[in-house]
Amino acid sequence: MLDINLFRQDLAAVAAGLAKRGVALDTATFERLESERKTLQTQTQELQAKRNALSKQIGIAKSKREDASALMAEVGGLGDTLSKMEDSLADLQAQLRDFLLTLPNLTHETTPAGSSEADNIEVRRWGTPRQFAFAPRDHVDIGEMLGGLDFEIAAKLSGSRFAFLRGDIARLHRALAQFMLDTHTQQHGYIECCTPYIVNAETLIGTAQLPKFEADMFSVKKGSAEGEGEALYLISTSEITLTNSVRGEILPADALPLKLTAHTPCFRSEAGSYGKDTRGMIRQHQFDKVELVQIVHPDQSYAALETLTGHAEAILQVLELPYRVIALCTGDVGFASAKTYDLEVWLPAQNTYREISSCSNCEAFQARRLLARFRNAQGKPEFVHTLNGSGVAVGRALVAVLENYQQEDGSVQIPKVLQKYMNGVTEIAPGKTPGS
RNA sequence: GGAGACGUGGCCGAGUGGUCGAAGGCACUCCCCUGCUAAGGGAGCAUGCGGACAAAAACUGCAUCGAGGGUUCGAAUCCCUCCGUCUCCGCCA
Repeated sequence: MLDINLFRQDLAAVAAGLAKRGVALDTATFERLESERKTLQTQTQELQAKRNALSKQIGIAKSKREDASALMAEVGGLGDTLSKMEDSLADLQAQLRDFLLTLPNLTHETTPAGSSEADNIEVRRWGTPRQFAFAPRDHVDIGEMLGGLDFEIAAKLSGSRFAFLRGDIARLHRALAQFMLDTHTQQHGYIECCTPYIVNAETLIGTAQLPKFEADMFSVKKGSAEGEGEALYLISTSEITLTNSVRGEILPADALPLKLTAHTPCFRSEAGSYGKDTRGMIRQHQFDKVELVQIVHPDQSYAALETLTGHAEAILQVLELPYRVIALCTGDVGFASAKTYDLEVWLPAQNTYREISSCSNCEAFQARRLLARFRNAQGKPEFVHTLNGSGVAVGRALVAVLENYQQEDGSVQIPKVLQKYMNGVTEIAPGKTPGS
C-alpha cells in the first residue's frame, strides 16, 4: 500500500510514478473520496466530541445526585445523526483503503524504464554455458530415460501441472533444498523457519496477494460439509509467511536486519498462463522453493537487495550453473516491488536463460499494509523495509541440474556439493532408478 | 468434537456501566540527591487517524482494553458471534 500522505501532498507525482508501470491513476476519484472524507470526518468527530462531553457531564451530575434529564434530552437527539455519519465515514474510509490496496508500489529511480519484458536490462552474466557434443535433451526426456520423473502419474492423481518424483531424482530434489537451506543459514546468516502452508486472508493482504490476485491462489475449506468459515489459502510462496511473521510488530532497532529463510511448497493456480510452459516442470501448480526474506532499516534496503541477490547467486555459483541477472523494467516489476532482479539460469535444451529466482525490495509497501515497524533512533515507530527473493526455486533448480549435468548416454552427474546430501552418489544413470 | 476458565498498555496486574486511555508494580528514559559492589526523591513513558500548517515540534479532537456486531445519553465493564490461549475428556500423526 502506498502512503496516503503522498497522494495528499503531490497527487500528480504519484500519478506520474504509477504511469511508469503503465497504471493510470484515477485522480478524480481519489480527490472526490478524499475531500468527502475530510469533510465528513471533521463533522463526525466534532459531533462525537460533543456527545462525549455531554455524557461526561451526565456522569458527573449523577454522581452528585443532581438532575441530568435536561442533559440527557440534549444528547439523546444526537444518536441517530451520529450513527449515520459514522457509518458513511466508515464506508468512505473503506473505499479509500480499497482504492489504495489495488494500486501497485512506485518503482525506484534505478529501476529501468520500460513497458514490457522486452525492456528489461541484463546486469551481468556468470559462467559459460557448456558446449555439448550431442543434442542436449530437455529434463522431461532425461527424466524419462532415468525413470523417476513422472507426469502421467501426477496427472492421474491431481491433473496437469504436477510432477511425481521417485528414487534418485526425488532425492536430488531434496538434496537441492537441503543444500540451499544449509548455505543460507550457515554462510549467509539467515534463520531457518518452518511455516504454515495455509493462511488466512488478512495474511495475504499483508504481502499484497489479496485483494488483487485472488485468482492466482488456491483456496481451501475447513472441515467437510458446509465449511462456511473464513476462507483459507495455500501459500504461493513462503515470502507470505516469513514476511507476515512481523505483522503488527514494533521491533527494537537492534532486531534489524532480520533475515529469515524457509523451504516450503508453493501453490499457484497459474490462471492466465494456459498453454505456457506446458511441458515438464517449469510451471507447476505445486513446486518447492527456498525463500529468503529480509526485514531491514529503510536506509539499508537497497544495499540489502544487492546482498540478498548475491545470496541467491551463490547457490547457482556453487552448483556451477550459468546464469544472468536481469533488472526488471518499470513495466515488468511485480505489484509490491520497487526494484527487482531476476536470476535466470541457463537451460541448454531450450538454449536460453529461464527465471529461477526473483529478488525484490518492496520498501515500505508491504510494511504499511502489515503495520510492521521498528523503533527508530528518536524512539518513534517507523515502517521497516521488506525484501524477498527465491534462494532459489527448487523445482527449476532440479531442471537446471538435470539439463546442465546430462551426459550423452542419458546419465546425469551430481554436482559435487550435492553428493554428501545424496549419500555419496555421483551420478544417476539410466536403468538404475528408481533405486538406491 | 464435548466441558470449563481466560484474553487489559513493553511485561506483571487492578478495574463488573459514568470525571478510565485506563490504579499499582516492574522495566526503560531524563533530572536531583548521595558517593560507592547500592539506595532514595521527582518527572516522563501506548498506537493509529484527523484539525490550522509547506513541514516538524508543541497543542487539540476522534478511535483503540483479542476481533466484529449489539444494548445505552455513556461500555474495558452487559449481550451475541468469531478468533486465540489454558485445563480436563474424546479423537488423531
